[in-house]
Amino acid sequence: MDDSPAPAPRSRRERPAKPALTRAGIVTAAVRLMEAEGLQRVTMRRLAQELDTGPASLYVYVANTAELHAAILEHHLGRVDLGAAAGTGAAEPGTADDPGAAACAGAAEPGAADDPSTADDPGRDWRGRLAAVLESYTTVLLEHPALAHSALLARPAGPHYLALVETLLALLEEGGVPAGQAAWGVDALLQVATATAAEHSARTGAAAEAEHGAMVRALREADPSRYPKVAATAGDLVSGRPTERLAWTFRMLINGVAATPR
Amino acid sequence: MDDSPAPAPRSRRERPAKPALTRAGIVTAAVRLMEAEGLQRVTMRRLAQELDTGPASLYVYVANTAELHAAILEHHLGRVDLGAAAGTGAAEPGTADDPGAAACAGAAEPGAADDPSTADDPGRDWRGRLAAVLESYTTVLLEHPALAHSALLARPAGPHYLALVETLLALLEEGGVPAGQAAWGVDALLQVATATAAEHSARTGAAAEAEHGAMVRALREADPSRYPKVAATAGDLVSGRPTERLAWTFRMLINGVAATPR
DNA sequence: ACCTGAACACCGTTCAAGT
DNA sequence: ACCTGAACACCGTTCAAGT
Repeated sequence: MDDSPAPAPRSRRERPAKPALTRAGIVTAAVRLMEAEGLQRVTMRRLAQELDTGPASLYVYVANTAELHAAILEHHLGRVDLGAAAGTGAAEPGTADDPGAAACAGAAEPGAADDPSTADDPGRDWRGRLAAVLESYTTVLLEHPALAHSALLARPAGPHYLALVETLLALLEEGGVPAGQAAWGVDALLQVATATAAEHSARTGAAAEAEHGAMVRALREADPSRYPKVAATAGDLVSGRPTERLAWTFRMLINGVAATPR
Repeated sequence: MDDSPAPAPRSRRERPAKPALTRAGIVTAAVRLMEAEGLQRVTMRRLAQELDTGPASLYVYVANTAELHAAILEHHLGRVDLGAAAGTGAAEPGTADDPGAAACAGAAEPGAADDPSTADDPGRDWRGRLAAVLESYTTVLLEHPALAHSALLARPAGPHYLALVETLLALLEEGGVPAGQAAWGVDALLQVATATAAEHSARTGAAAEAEHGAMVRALREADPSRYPKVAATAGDLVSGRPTERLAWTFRMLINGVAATPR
């Protein structure tokens, strides 16, 4: 055992010395690979190639592809702005990695004060702060919609996920929502946020754009004699900027959770 | 053109005479294949094999795999019980294809009348009937959770989908919900129902069972000093029979939609 | 005892070449 | 003009065999 020759007697190689395989190292490499080439390229084979080994070796540390993707998601969950729960935070100015990210969530043009949840003072009431956390979560997922897609299937259970749930529960408690419905409500809130982001994973590429256009047309041109209400409402069904719709949806969910006893 | 020799001069073959390839024929074969082997087997290659041709031939009629899956979903949407919207319907006794299906949605044991949305008289108020339609939709998707998964990415735009949207809009209008929020609400209602069913697509197989167990354990055993509310609420977070949780979620959404103006 | 090469059994999609 | 064989460029996962 201890008389084996040094862990790896290689010294001349192009790669900066292959590090020992560990679960953490695999996940780090996976995160980096995703950042570089997208989740669709984070396959067991491609990742193994990146780590200078064969795919079979990864199965010693990762059970399957779904678990690998869940680990990547848990990593990204660390970027959710939980500070928004206290009315501070907003964008943690220290991280200049991705300056566009935070702006994407709630930043309507100033003056559009018809939306209290993302208005000038987001820290005012618990509802606004709850919406802000959910918007941050959605923003993180929207940077990698394919990841949101996996999140619907294999929910993470790591510390970042627990911290997010903890924060949401605290805000609902602050709002006086009974614990029973708060617990079920957190599930629904995260599900809608996740599903919304996941829906965007297919909305990339020209083909998807065309398909989406076809759906909008199907609604707008619905036969008014067979689908009168669809025809009458078509404008509303597809109306609104995505951030507006999402803000309304979060407000709607919060209202529902607060008002629906078990 | 019309002097070409009969469309297909083959006569001796094992197969009952290969029918001409059409989009409708392809979708029908896809539905049948899915019923027999599951959506994961409905690939362009496997389907082509079933139709006694090469995969390239399918691309004449179907743009890609996503569109094929959307077509299968639209087909199944024909089984959603829209009669529940009028307080009739419940299970269309003529179709004996899948007797367990209808029972799965709302059928708690009789006597559990604490849930008005699935109680003895589901046709009483518009909320109950709206929940009944959503439960029927969810039931259809739960028969093929993988299909629900595709539905999140490529929403169908066929007549069955339009009829479903039409029914939901009509019920919200009956409930006096303003058209604007009804339109956005229908989106959210279908999204939650779809996502709920989709979540079950990974919940099959022993590995997924173990993974789910790991998440439940992570919640129950969450460090009370770092995640006090998670630890205190863990029981509620994972409690409840799925149908109970879903019924509550639909009630919650309906309350939210009705109470949240745009 | 630990790790992995090589294989098994597949994929989606394209396009040059055939009928 | 229409259709498709064959190829391109990949997959996840397993397990016998090596070190």
